[in-house]
Amino acid sequence: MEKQLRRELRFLHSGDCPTQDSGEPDGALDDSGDHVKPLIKEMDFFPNHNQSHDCHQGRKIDNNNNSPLSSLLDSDVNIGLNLLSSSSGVSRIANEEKPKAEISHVKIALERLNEENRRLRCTLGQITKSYKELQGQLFMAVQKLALGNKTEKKDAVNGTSSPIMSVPQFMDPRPSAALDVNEPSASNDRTQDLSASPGKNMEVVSKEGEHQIPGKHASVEDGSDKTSQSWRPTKCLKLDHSNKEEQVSEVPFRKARVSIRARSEAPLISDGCQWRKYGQKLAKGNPCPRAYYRCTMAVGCPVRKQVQRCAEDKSILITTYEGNHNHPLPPAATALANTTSAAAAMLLSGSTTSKDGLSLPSFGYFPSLPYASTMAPSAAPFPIVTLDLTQGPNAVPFLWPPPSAATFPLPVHGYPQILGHSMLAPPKLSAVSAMQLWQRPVSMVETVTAAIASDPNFSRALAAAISKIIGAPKRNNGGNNNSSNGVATLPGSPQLPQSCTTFSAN
DNA sequence: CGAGTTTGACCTGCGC
DNA sequence: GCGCAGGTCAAACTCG
Ligand SMILES: [Zn+2]
Repeated sequence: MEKQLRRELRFLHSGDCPTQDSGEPDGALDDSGDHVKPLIKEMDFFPNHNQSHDCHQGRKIDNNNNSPLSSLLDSDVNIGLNLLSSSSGVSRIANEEKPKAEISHVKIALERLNEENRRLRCTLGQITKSYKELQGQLFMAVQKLALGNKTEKKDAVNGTSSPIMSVPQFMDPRPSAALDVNEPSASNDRTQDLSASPGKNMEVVSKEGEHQIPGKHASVEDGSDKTSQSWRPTKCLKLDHSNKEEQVSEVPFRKARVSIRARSEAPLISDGCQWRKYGQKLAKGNPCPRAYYRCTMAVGCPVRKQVQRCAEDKSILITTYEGNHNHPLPPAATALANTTSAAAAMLLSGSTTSKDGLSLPSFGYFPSLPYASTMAPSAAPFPIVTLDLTQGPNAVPFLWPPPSAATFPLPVHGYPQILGHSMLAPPKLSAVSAMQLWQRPVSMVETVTAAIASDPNFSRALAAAISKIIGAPKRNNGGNNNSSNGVATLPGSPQLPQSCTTFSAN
């Protein structure tokens, strides 16, 4: 609890200036410095953590070398170091040759410089912080626009068609509070759709969240988020047999998942959330057990994830997320969630549901994505969007995902420069264009479709965004490997690249 | 002592 | 109806 609070605080101040004084026992939280544990227990989706620390030590950060901010930081730090070293030399000389008054003079000047250094860092941190806040607001506004536009269009085209699955519904990176703000159009739309069917639906029409059937889990989410409800134990689902049609249309919505495949020796990926393991199972056809986690960042958060190693390549970690958080997410987690949501949007934005299950026009919509395939309801009752981060730009993707999932082959290290500051000088399809695509309030469906169809590099841009998050395996900071302590090592220095992720992916 | 993990039991859906 | 597999529960256990 206390630890969590500390993480949270640290996270919240991630944009602030790192405490300059080296006396702070920060090593407890980020021991990335001296002792690197041989065993990586958790893969870090947010390599930025190290940046702050590296900044502390004046080390260069390759990814950010081109960034004005980071270069500022770097020079900042370096200046400090130079001053320190030179000043010490000066003082040594002064000890021998100059009067002590001059020494104190130099020291005062040095202190002044340090003070200024500190102040600049603070300023930079604050700027970054507000920048990120603005970014978040922009993102929400954009998504709201896109959502509204999409539902509107679908309404016009389909009339009384079954509910459209939207990304924020099936995996929303935002807290449900934020979702509520943006949701009305979607939920209203949904309600209208359902209301259009015969009156027997009235009972279940009211709201999707009101599938809170009294049962084992009902109490957990009572009073908490309702719109964020995205997964429901099948037992609860089963209780509602009053309307089969409705149930069918609900299934894909509830069960939609986003799966991330990434190479990692670590048993966990750090995605900014805290997870508690609640089960482990040996899945058939895979010698590696599958672990089940649920989000513990807030009481009753319905988000779960499954972690499993790939049977073919055990260095590949498959993390499958399911559900919506009902609490504020750290930007770190939001970045990942946003990115996955973006991929999900690509797949799902054109999807419709039928009584046979979900049918995804993937082939038609994603001609350039050989791994986007039609959902086979018999194979999996829910759509799975797979972000494959294991493949290099030229790698031949192996036949991993079953034909029931859509895969976006994403290179992890394809564009390390994007990791840094893709928005400034991106190669090929830039994150900027990706961002513009997402920002365009026209039709997200068409935008995304067009982008993918016309430029296969779109997925690379997405990959770049994610790879920014994934980055290098995290240095484990001690025992606690159960909860993802990515937050604990969040950067104390600006996180522009991370913010870019959020931006470009949505 | 509390929080998190482990692990066997249990529940449910689905195919035969 | 039966068996299998995925998913979840919860008591026991571990750890800090
Ligand atoms: Zn959560």
